Amino acid sequence: MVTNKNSILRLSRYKNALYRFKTIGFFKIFSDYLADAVGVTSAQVRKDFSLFGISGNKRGGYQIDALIEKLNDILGKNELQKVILAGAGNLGSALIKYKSFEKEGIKIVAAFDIDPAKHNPKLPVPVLPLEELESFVKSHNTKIGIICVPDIAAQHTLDVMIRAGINGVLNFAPIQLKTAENCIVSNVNLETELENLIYFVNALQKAPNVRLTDN
Amino acid sequence: MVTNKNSILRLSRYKNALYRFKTIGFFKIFSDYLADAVGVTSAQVRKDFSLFGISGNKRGGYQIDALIEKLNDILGKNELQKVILAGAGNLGSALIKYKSFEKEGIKIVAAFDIDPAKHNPKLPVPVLPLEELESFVKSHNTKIGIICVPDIAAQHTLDVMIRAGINGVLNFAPIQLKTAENCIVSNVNLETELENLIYFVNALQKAPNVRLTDN
DNA sequence: TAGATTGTTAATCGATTAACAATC
DNA sequence: TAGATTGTTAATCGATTAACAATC
Repeated sequence: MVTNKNSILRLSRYKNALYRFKTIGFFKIFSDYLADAVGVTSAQVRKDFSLFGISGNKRGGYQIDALIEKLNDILGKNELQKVILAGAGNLGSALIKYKSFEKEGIKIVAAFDIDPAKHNPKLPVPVLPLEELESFVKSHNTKIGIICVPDIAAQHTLDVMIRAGINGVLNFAPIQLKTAENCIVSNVNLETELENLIYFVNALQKAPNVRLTDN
Repeated sequence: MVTNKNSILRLSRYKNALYRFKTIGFFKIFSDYLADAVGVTSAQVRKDFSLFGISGNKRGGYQIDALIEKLNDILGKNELQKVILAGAGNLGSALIKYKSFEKEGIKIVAAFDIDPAKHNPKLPVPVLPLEELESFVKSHNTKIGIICVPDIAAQHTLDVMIRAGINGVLNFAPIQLKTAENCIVSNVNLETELENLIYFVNALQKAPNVRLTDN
């Protein structure tokens, strides 16, 4: 199987764009239009599709419904994805309440924190002691975790998750974590994203001929 | 000037790692160690540095303090960065309260929303009507904006920001926005990140020999 | 049929890495 | 000095794009 992180990211974007096309009444779509909507070339779209064995009609483009179905299947969106979260601080709490996850079939089923003041098992998404993470994950058979704890606690939190049997982690702490064979760590860092943006804005103003490649 | 998005992202990571090395008492560092801390090769570190004219000592490695100073300078972190935000929903509100920005010299100075119920000019970070965005940006001379509005409102919000003179936008809406010459849009999409992670976890379990390239 | 679009191959482009001369 | 590390060049690797034959 081909594993190119970028191509999977693009599949998600295609899917989102297709829903929008559907909303405005389209049934079929050409690689050209989809490419435009997502900001890539049409060759890229066709290449991505062929990578995953998705095919269209030589002259009629792609059926939107069938395409969405296929993409959702590839992306594992045809079943509800249960996720746990560690670190019920500012960002963590926001993610718990974040509506768009639900819409995408992703549900945060429990949060964990070391601070007893934050514990509350009665909330819709219960906030529990970190010590209970392992037993929760085992009894609820969850595979995905989100880390929203401070820098310094991130590695320990990951270790706890790995021991519990988590196989994929979205890490918001700005630190490179050491993971295990059977656990993938994906990093999101908002400060870094902003830093990055600021750099390019400054660069653009100093040298207006500078061009960017990706988003 | 060289503009490789990845290399700038790595500069941020190097900087973060260097602060940690400093905390534990290091004064000098070799490209090797730094590479390990960030999860890249030492050649990558040296290459990145040489791209930005950063040099070390042929046998003594790099002075941490001088290196941090240089990186901060490149990343524009030696002055406070003022940022505005549109969309004071769940995620927007969390970002407003997000402590790590402040720590990184990034300050959200005002938020804008179309919902009058959310308006409150007296908060530490005032929430104002979207119509006031333009005059605010002009009088406060801000260049960076964050978009946390729903999908459907994102393009209009960007247009308002561009008209106001914003040059860089961090967009959380899962949609490809059409921007102008003088405004860079950088996308962060949490649903997509999770989708992606879920895909790779599933792929890993189906075919345990699958390997990932980047984080 | 003629025209347009897919699917795929080959060419291009860019980023990462290996390797090593320079040198502290 | 001998040994180790930088800085840079050239080689490699991988991803994107151009181009076009197949075909609806």
